[in-house]
Amino acid sequence: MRRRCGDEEDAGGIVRGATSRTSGELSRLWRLETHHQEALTGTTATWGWEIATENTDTSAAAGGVSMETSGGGGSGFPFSGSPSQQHQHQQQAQDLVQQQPQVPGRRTPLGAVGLGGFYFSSSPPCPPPPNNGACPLQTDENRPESAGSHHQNQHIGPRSNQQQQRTSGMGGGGGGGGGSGGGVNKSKSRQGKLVRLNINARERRRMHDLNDALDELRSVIPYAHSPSVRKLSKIATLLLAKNFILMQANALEELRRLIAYLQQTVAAAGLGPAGGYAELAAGFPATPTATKLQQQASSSQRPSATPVVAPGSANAS
DNA sequence: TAGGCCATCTGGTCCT
DNA sequence: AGGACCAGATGGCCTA
Repeated sequence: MRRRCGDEEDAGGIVRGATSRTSGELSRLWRLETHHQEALTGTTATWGWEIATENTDTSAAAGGVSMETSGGGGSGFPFSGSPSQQHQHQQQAQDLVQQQPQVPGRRTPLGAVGLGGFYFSSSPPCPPPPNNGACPLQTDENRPESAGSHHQNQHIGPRSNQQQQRTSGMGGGGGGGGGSGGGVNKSKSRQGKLVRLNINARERRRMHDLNDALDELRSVIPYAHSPSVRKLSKIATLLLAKNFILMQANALEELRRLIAYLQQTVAAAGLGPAGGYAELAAGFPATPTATKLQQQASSSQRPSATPVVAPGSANAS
């Protein structure tokens, strides 16, 4: 729950969960970076919160997932933590990976930059303001005056004074040098102020969109989404997402190797025509991903022998 | 109280 | 010229 319309209160505050993170979280995350490099260069991909394997309290365990895929003779996902934690983490990861991301509407048409996206189509995030809209969404660029009033309401206390000083000081170097001019200069400075407010509103909205994207990313990252678990920080979200991608890539590669191995085995035994990826995959335990792939293959009406693999995996056979 | 994280403002730079 | 993007500065909130 992030403030959108109610920014007037607690302008700099953030929403936090109940549990806390250790002060050395970033250092652990950077150690995860080392794991990532190993995953890139070697056959082992490690991802997740290292906190989960270091701490034993429930909050820390729930705060993350740590798993690794074995590229060699690995079966499944061996874990580095204790057996109970391993099971718990594995279950959490599998459950959370299977969750479908709830993608809310975005205020910015990201399609303009080739990323897709759409506007809110139903209820707007802020009710229409009666007179001078206090909501930045309604006022940002279109009504800078309203944004100005919002700005003044938003910053109460020493910060507003400080920012006023900063603004005036910068104005001295810029257009405010001759502040004692006539009405023309006054209107000019006023217009410049409105322009600055517009810029501020745009920047604020841009950062909100960025945070929305981070929230969406958090929603698809398999970590414990629980009210008792503090929200992932931005850097943690990015690092965890990178870990997750690496893990998925390794798992996919492992699956391809397994399919190739089974294909060779079947061909060598003369049990049937080789090359039937889908037929081989039919013997695999039904996973959501496999089911989805099979559904896609069947819906596209391709021959059953068509390999159901990701693009760019022509060397799998 | 220090440190971490965050929101916001701001000026600069680049692009269309 | 206007907008997007970026980084620095600043202050608030929270936790250890």
